[in-house]
Amino acid sequence: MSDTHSAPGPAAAPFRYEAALAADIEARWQDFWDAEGVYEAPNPTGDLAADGGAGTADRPKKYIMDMFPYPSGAGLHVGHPLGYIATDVYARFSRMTGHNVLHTLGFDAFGLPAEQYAVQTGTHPRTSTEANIGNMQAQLRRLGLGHDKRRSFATIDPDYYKWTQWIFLQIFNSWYDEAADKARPIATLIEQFESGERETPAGWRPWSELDAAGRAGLLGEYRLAYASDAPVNWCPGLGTVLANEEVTAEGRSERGNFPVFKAKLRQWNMRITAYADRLLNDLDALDWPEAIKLQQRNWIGRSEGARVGFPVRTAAGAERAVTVFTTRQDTLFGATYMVLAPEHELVSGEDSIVPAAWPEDTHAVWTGGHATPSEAVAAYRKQAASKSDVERQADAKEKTGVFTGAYAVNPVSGERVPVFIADYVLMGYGTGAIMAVPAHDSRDFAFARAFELPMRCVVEPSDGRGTDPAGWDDAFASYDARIVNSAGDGLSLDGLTVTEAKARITDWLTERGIGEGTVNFRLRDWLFSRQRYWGEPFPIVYDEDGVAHPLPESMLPLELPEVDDYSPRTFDPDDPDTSPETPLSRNEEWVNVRLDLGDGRGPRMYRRETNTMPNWAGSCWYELRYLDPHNSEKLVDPGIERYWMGPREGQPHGGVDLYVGGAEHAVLHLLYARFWSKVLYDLGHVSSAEPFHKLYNQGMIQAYVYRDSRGIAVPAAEVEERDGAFWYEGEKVTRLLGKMGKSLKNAVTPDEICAEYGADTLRLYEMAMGPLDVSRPWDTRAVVGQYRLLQRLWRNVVDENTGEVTVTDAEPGEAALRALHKAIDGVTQDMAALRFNTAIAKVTELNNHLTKAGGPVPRTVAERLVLLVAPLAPHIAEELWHRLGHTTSVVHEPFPVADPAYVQDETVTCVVQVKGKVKARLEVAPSITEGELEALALAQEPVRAALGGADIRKVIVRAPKLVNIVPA
RNA sequence: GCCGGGUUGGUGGAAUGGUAGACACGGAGGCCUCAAAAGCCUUUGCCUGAAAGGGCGUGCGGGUUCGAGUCCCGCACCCGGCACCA
Repeated sequence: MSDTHSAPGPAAAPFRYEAALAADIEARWQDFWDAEGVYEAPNPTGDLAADGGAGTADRPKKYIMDMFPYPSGAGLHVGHPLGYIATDVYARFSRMTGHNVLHTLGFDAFGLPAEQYAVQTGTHPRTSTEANIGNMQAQLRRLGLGHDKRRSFATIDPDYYKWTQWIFLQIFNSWYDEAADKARPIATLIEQFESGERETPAGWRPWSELDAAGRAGLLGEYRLAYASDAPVNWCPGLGTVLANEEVTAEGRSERGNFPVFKAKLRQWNMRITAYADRLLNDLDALDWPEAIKLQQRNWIGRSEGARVGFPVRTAAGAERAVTVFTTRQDTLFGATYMVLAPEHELVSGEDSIVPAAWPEDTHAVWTGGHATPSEAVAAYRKQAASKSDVERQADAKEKTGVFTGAYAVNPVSGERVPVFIADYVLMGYGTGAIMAVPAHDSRDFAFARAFELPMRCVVEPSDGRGTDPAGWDDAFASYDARIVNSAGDGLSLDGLTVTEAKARITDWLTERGIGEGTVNFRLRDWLFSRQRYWGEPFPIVYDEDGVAHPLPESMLPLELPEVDDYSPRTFDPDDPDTSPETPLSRNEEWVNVRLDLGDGRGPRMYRRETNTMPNWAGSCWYELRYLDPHNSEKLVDPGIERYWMGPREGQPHGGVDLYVGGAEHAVLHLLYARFWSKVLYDLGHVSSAEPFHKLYNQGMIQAYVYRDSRGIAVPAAEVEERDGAFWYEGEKVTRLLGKMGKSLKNAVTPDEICAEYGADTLRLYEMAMGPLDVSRPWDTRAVVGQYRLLQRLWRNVVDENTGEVTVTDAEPGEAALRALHKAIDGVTQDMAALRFNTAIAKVTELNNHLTKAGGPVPRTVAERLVLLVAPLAPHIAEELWHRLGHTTSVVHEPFPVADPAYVQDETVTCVVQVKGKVKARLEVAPSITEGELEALALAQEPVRAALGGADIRKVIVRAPKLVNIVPA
């Protein structure tokens, strides 16, 4: 980049605010702030408390937090620190308005990218991760972020993950007590079984008859962390399972683009479903963007409906019921067939309903061309299992399935209904079985058309299409209609509205024990284990019977062992019949261990769990550890937690006062963290049932991507604009708005902007670009606008040639005072509402006013202007503050307070409209009366001209700003 | 398909139902300078006009209102999320 504006020359002013001076100022004050510890927030007690708890009792607290970064090797671009700058501005503003502000930043450092990077470069993940953290800290330090460095940590620190493991054990050792509607220690459940207060559930022998392994198995059904065989995304090419979010829409791994298969593997899960209702309900009291709340609500997916049993006989002749979940129990009379998920238990094993031969007159289309039902079912199940999710989705339009050969009985109409299996019914939702009502569900409609199944209209269409589904193009699924054709067996729903019918039939089913009203959730339990090296080891060992035992707290942290090779073992990418080999399992000495768990069993041999936790684990509770980061006895001291996070007026569940981060974590991190928070709350470890009271999503900084004729991105910095077109090396290129990043060759780093203009300019520009929550394109050319603002600010206080302070001790004039107090008033409101873009506009207006006025700026105005700027551009503010003669930091200086007497202008502009069109403008006193104003307005020449002598029908006067005259 | 959010000058954006375009970038012109840079000043929604002025204007079509970028109804397009969830 050119540096013409900083070119040295004889005329250059030595005290001009340019990059070199900005760099000097910024480095100097950053060192000063560090040395003085100005950002250190006192705790009420403990090692981070000030003398006698000073600073905590005498002022309100504010906990301001960022979603912490993942230290990638690529370094930061200017988009990354947007949120960090915003929270920093708000934190600084809050300090100046008298708050004890907790603001710090840690690092989320476990996870696949670090491991992959380490594999590629051949270095240990810890080495590369720590180097990345160092680089990122250096980049961030340049921005002047006011973090309490004593509270920072990385999730890979054993002192930190000791407590991640501890929380896992808390969750493992808990169960959800429906009666108390909260999690309780598993010991309370064992007591209930032992005392006989609680009986073992159906299918289990009594507690007293169970052996140790049996009891462990039973408790596993209750624990909030439990192992189970679940289908997972297995990627042989990477040698590891992947989270859903690590698999592309094409069913391939995001890294390496390898195929991903479903495989059943024994995995750890978290029973987040136990909290579905509370996770849903507690959203109401949170100050979060509606869009995010909605995403969580949809993700949790609560639906009210009913479970209904359809009698069926197994092939062996036993009586069973196919239980379905439906939200449309009102259409039960219209259920003309049933569908089970291909994996449903009633189509395999001893309880199978699949008969030996097709019933007489079975429709040819139903059999799929197979000679027997079991052949057809087996073939379909195999085909469904081999399909990836993506294929299943792609085929969604085409309904496939096959008849099981079995019939069930519709419990209200008494009719025999054929039972199918089809992959449009998912095993993981509801009961994995549906009653199909083709006339009133478009999926059932499509299936019924394909398989020539009967349809019965039981809700009279309100759109005039008639009651014969034969002529319909699609199902009638509207709720705004009445029930028809629904009578029999002492029950009639005819004439009722959908809502009335739902209630009526639910009662009827309940009375007869056929069904019951129920609530179903879409939310699934959280798969919590990964076959990777770079994650928290599970504090679990297995005995010779394969029973899992928790490590005692005294054995934490269980540190990651060294292994010969921490990379996953990879396989033929296209071979699904492989299984992962966990890196930790390669260290036999670590895996096979003799321990005394202190449970009275004495020292014996155990095998360690060799899975690791997912990268979400560390970020599930970090807001708690910032509070009390060095506590070796507890994850957080209860008093300290209550001080910073406890419930209070308007925040019934407690939590962080402001949490800023990207919207991409809407249903992952933010849901997981809420879940852990509630478990810890239930178990009495914290007073806050929610981690984040107020959430704010910052927008993305976008950048133009330039592509040549082959579609390849070209370096954006070298593209020229000519005649409305874009050129790179003489070739015409196309421009599109996209993400910023190395691969698109359009990354701009904070380092280069800081080098060119200084950190204060960068901070100001990022805050001035637009509202914080909106995405917008980066424009390096426009940065200079904020640079000029700081230069004018500087010149309003300091002589560029001598470095002398130029302010005058003379009293400011009326105009200066009004400009000042209007700015103070506006900036204060904007800052409090995170509207930093308009706050900067108001600062600019004041500064421009002072520039334009000429002459020395009155000291009282200059000082308050500096204070207004301090949260946004802290370095230049600190420098000017000291040059103005102060010896203490601007960081804790009180924010200026507006004097209402000067906030209003001396005169206001009143517009005079005729029929809503502006015809004249008047300068009037704010106190003018309506009568005076009306008379004045009517006397205006342009107004009289516009009226042209017409009669006046009405005059609307809104003194002192507006008069609107409506002619007859 | 369903659910959210959006659409304002050449650009980023600003506007408790009451002056549309604050503030900034970019453009044009000027001052200063031997010259340039920087800085400062003026100007900059569109059309029309020498000017004064006039007309038009917040994605499109309606509506409510004395008055609509803002509220209501319908539509188009863009962005994001979910997606056979019974």
